[in-house]
Amino acid sequence: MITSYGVHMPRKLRELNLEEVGRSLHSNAIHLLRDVRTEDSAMGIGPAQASALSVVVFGGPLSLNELAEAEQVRPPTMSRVVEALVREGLVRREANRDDRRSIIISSTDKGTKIIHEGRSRREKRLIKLLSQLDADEIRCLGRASRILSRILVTKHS
Amino acid sequence: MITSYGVHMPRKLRELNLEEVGRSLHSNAIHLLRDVRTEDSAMGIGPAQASALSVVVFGGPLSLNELAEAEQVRPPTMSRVVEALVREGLVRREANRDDRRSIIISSTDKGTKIIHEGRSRREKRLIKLLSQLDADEIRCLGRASRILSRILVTKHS
DNA sequence: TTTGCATACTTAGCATAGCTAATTATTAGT
DNA sequence: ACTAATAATTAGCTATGCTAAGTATGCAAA
Repeated sequence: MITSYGVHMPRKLRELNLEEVGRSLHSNAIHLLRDVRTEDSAMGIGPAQASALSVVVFGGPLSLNELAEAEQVRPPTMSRVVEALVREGLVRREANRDDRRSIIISSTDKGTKIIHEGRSRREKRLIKLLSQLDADEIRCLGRASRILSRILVTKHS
Repeated sequence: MITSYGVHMPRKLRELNLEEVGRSLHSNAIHLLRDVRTEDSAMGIGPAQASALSVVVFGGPLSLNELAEAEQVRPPTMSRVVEALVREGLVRREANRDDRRSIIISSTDKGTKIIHEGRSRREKRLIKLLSQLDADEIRCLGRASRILSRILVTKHS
């Protein structure tokens, strides 16, 4: 269905299309991630660890509470995830000299490498899909991406 | 960064932009779902159950193996998820008369209602974000969505 | 200063959700 | 009628989510 968004279009039709675009974007986001996620097994760590490590790598050193908030999980959950990452040598957990209740979590070289390689595998898979498209379609996706970036508040990567 | 995709552009620059668009789409998909997922607690079921139930609702009655494959999990995992959904009265598990090893999983009215309401809450949240945009930007997202739908193989919803 | 409350993290214990291996029931092939 | 293949389940492990409670530190008011 192709519909014009001219300024004289009744409000109701505009809203119907907002809904259609929202539904479609939502569905596409689900399918896109479902597809690229198939590459993640090569990282050798679970999804929660991979996602948390990604925040540490791209969001710089941060405290446990900050990391838990970024990942939308409770501190005890993140405490255990970080413990596993430390055990595997993927992050460092150091004392914060300004506030000794707090910890500073930073990525090791090994952790950074794993995340960059994992991210690269996901993106390669996506790029392979995109390479079927012509230049105009890529340009459209590029502009759409910039629009989405503007309205999606991003706390990392 | 705004770049032309003219037919005479060197191959290397084209590829650089494919990468940039891929990276950006990937990041936006992550942030979009991270945002809308905050509505899911209102459904009162866990993420695996919600996702599986969604496939049953939108993908029609299907067998356990089909459901497991659609959700990218192993049959034993899905067997337990379905058991929970049956216990909560959200799906039915019936014998397949043509092959009595197999089962037919279908949604109950209650399950269908929960999923439609949950989907609606997610989409309302997304539409609220989109409503900041002007008509041209919405049109761009609409076209981008249709392009993505074409290249993302969808097994449900 | 010290008393007491707030904050940051961890520990303990529970539920859900992922896996492999092994079991049961049924179907299909020789 | 055997035997192999297929569909689902059961058993048991790990990972990841939660709340409640514990420990250590910081901060503020008496």
